[in-house]
Amino acid sequence: MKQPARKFNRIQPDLRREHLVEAALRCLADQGHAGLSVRKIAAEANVSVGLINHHYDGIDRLIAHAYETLSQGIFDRVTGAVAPAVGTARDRFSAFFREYFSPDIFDPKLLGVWVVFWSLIRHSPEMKAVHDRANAAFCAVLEGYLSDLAMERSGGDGGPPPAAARVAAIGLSALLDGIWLQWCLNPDTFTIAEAIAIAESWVDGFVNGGHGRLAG
Amino acid sequence: MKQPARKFNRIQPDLRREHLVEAALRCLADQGHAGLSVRKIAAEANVSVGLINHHYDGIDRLIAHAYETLSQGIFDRVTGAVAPAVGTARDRFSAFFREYFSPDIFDPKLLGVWVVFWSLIRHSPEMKAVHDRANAAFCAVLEGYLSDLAMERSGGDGGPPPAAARVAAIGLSALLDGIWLQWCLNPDTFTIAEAIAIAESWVDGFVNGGHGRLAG
DNA sequence: TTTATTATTGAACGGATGTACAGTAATTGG
DNA sequence: CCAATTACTGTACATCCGTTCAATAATAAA
Repeated sequence: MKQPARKFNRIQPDLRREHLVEAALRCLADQGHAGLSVRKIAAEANVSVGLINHHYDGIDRLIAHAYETLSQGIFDRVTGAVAPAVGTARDRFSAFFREYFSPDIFDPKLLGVWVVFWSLIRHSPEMKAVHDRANAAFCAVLEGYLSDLAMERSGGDGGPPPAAARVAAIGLSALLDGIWLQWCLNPDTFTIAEAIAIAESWVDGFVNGGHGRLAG
Repeated sequence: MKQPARKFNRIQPDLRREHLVEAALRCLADQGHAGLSVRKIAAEANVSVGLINHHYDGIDRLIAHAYETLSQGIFDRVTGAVAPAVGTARDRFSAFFREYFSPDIFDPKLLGVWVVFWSLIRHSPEMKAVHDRANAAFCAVLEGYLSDLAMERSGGDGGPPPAAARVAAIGLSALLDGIWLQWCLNPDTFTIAEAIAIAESWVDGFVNGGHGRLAG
């Protein structure tokens, strides 16, 4: 027979915060906005209600921390799959898409978490700050990929002006977000293969100079 | 001096429901998820708390009705701006974009409402049904526009196969959603003019056959 | 005018929420 | 080994939530 679990399970604050963040993400994934509750998160993490207010100034702070953590994790994962100097710039896009359109990302539960975060941005400066940072970083990466692609194609002699790469990156970012959103809201309307085709096709259009209008 | 407002203000059920929907949308626009409350909506509509449960089986039904109403309104407005047989098919896209990228649509408050709706889809079959219907209708319209465009360009002799139009419509729909989402979450990263350029550029790419990969 | 119907009110109820706080125990430093 | 620190528990409190329901009043029907 096992002895009763210890009531006071003391661990390092950093580790505890990590556990709380994971519990919060699980609650949001399972229950959406209804999972955004001190009591539910505490139960999920097997701790008492009061502990959250000991480690965070309030539940809003915990949620912001969870947003930051998840956001960073996805960024690292997706960009980490693209080796910087291997293959052509065009190949790097395919590698990027292969990671982006994976079951871990294209998961209705993940979007469920994200949508709750989005709903909090407009009324929480803290959440907005996390979003702005993550979004800027993501667009910057895409802009780098696109610049490489333009350079590679033109051989360095007068590729598209830098302004085009910035707007193009915003366009691609929006396209990827939109595909992710629509597929997760209803996975039955199109397949992942079709989603990849849409993204690859957009890059083809960029390579073929079809986006010249963006230079203006 | 004005006499005190009558306590019992009786109106037709249809009109009352309309008022309740409008009040609900105002609450969501102003307070996000926090505005999703019987008491706040009732106060906004200047009625008692109990009235909502008299006209709807529960607040979820009211929200679903609000989703349906807003969704239909936007659809009518955006598609209504495109006269069917005037100008070229390419011109029709520009007319469509002019309406879509208008301040009434590109309004952070409107996205704030929408994001709450999205967050409810996964746990409410009713909300999901509204979304699926609206989304299918929107994609069908875009597919029609794209078919016209392909027809116009090829003169009717062997334009892109129908399958391409379907996937292309999904891609354009995702692009428009993504631009809307990103701009509303942070209107400072790019301008509406740039947003229009991105959309127009996508259509240019479609016209120039840059999306051949989508034929599957 | 009388009756039936129903839109509307507002109080009541049980339950869930976030935060505050006094008490408890595990760790750390001397 | 003792003291100080702090991670942790669990109750208490005030507030909000959605729904129910008897009472009320405005309209429609007869």
